[in-house]
Amino acid sequence: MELAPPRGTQDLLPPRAESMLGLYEAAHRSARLFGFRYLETPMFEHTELFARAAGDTSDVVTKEMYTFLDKGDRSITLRPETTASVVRAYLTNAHDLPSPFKGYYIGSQFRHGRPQAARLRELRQFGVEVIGVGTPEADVEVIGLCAGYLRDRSLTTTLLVNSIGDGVCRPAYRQLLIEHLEPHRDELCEDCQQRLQSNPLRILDCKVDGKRPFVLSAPLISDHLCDPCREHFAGVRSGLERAGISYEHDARLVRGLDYYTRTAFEFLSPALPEAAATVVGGGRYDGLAEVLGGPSTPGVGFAMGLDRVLLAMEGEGVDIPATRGLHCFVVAVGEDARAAAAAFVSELRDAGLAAAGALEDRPMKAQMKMADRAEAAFVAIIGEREQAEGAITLKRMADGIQKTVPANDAVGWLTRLDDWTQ
RNA sequence: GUGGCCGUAGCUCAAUUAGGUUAGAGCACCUGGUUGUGGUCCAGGGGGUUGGGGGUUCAAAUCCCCUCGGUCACCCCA
Repeated sequence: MELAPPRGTQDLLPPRAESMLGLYEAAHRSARLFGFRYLETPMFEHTELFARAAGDTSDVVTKEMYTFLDKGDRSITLRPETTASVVRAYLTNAHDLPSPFKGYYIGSQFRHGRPQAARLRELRQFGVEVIGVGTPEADVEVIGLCAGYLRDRSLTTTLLVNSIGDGVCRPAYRQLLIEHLEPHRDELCEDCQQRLQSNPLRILDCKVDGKRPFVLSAPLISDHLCDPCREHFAGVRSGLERAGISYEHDARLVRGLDYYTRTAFEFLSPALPEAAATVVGGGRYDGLAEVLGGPSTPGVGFAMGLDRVLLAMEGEGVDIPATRGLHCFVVAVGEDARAAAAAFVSELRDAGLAAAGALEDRPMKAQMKMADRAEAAFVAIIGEREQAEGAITLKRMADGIQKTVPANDAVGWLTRLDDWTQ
């Protein structure tokens, strides 16, 4: 029996799992602060949903999807991202949802790539989507939520922003770019020769060819936006500036997925490996609803990689909020005290205090160690002496001070911490 | 998915250079020293098919092949 988890997955255990839980809780708070509503979509969908959304040529479709046939011979895919699902769900429930709709989700995504540090096959994402408004304000709101979340985690990030045009100006720009690069086709790397057909915009940020003179001199999309796109981008930039969100305009920032239009942005962390430095990717996808067969509906959102956020926090040495340990660990000295100890544990829990005991007969020293490991603030000791006089001994672990109090008031002592020194 | 490097105890590593007795250490874990006191100290203990399979050899952790896993770069993305 293989005990290691499948390739590209990992077990999250305490205390790291609790750090992740903290990220989830903060995500809920941030999203609600901005008026986003929580939603869930299926962890798997018909393969066609992702195939249509991402376009057949994209890597995520051609080699990164977890696709299988279910018992009814339907082609099913574990979600590699959630935006397509949210838009699908929006389109099928549009009558019952407010417009615009602001939703957020937290959950696992699955991509069958070759695993590396900070790139797993199961990855946890926090994402938000604003569906039904196409204004720059919507973009700024989404970016602002994201920037605030990262700032509150004490993370240093760089925000890159670009506009990649829309169905009007991008095809024309794309043609212009191809004409510029075509004469140099033979000088391009193998990958870029492919990209010349499939996704020429990618050549601009290719690791091999990106610095070649004829690539550097290539026309940039930001100089070839149509009027509405230019106006939109200007609105996003001035909105970010008004909101005090610093960013860089990266004219070479592009998107792998076809449905993205206009605004594209990324948050990068210097604490992550360079090949996996993107903590957040997002942008506008005004073309997606139509691709899925619905009416034209604008949308904008982001997806944040929470595993990467946690790694970046660890890498930066950021203080990750400490986990809350037990309020009180109850130590039973001797077999005879176990029933009384169990009763006191219940009493504490009824009073709303996190409490636990050993669940078996162990030496007192071992029980004290358990209390330490459980990060208990207090230990309650119940043994022969205490039982003889109807008392319980309480010990504050931080300073070792202890006190024997009447058993019927022990819970009171633990809830009125001010009384401790009296 | 393509290529490079690497897999020894739960973790970090030693023994691999040039095959040679029973594969060691620190940390962690358990027990005891203190028959009623954690985080310090001391002593003891448990824990390994050397990732797995095959091959070469009198003999393999060590050499060869395959496979699985990790890691780095690429592809791509969070």
